[in-house]
Amino acid sequence: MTTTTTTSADRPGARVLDHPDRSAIRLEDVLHALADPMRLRIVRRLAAAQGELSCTVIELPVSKSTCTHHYRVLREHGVISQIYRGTAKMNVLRRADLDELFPGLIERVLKAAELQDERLDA
Amino acid sequence: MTTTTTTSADRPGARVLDHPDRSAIRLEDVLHALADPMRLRIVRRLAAAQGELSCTVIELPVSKSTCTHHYRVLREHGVISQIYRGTAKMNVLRRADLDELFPGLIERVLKAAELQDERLDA
DNA sequence: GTCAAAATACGACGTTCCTCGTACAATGAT
DNA sequence: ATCATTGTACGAGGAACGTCGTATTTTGAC
Repeated sequence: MTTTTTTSADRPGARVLDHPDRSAIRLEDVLHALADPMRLRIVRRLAAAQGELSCTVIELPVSKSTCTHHYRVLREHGVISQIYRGTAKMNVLRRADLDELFPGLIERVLKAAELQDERLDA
Repeated sequence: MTTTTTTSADRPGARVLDHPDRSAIRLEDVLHALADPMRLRIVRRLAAAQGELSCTVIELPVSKSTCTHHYRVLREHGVISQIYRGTAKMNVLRRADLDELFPGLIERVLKAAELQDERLDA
């Protein structure tokens, strides 16, 4: 197998993840990213944490592969940024970028989600 | 044919359209509805009009059937309300309901769309 | 009654989406 | 080295989505 070869090869910049530039973030994509219940949940947790959170600490009722998928959608659409920290992968909401592009949007979405929670299960 | 029969049959309440109650409107559905370029365009036009607009006056680069589809999605997800006015169908943004459920959300989305337009094609 | 305008219904097509399981890779600790 | 932890890759299945064209319905005007 090429197993060990691959492992040592990517030492210098090891495991880099692609993030869209701020200028490449599109409103439709952000809305789409936020429109999924699992992803909205992730974003809410990240917003509440006001910092980085690993994938594992955000518990979701879906499989590991599905989690990976949702985090990737969020990252590729510019909603979060991800970096590897040891064996874990940390996630951060791209709050500054989003606020600059779409002032107040994230804040309103988060508030709306809260209000809906109160309205429905409270 | 049963043509004439059908026609005369529905005179009293003729052609009623189903709209979700305000309490049935879900954030995820609204975000999903707004995430499509055609639908976002419709919503922006309706917001700018501050009143009702027929389907025809909002020009979209898609077929008639596709238009019908998008208007239906917006209506079924609680974003717009529709009524028949003669041979036309009028559309109105459900601004009051949306503002009550999700304060400031629509406003921020509209503003975000504007800013993005300036940023991209200006 | 006929006609044109506006919109729907229906079926279809290809794409994207959300989900999963299994196998694999990368890292840090032992 | 071995191992446990964490996340990825790679299909794959099934549902939902966006689009279309054609036939049809509804309505108002002639």
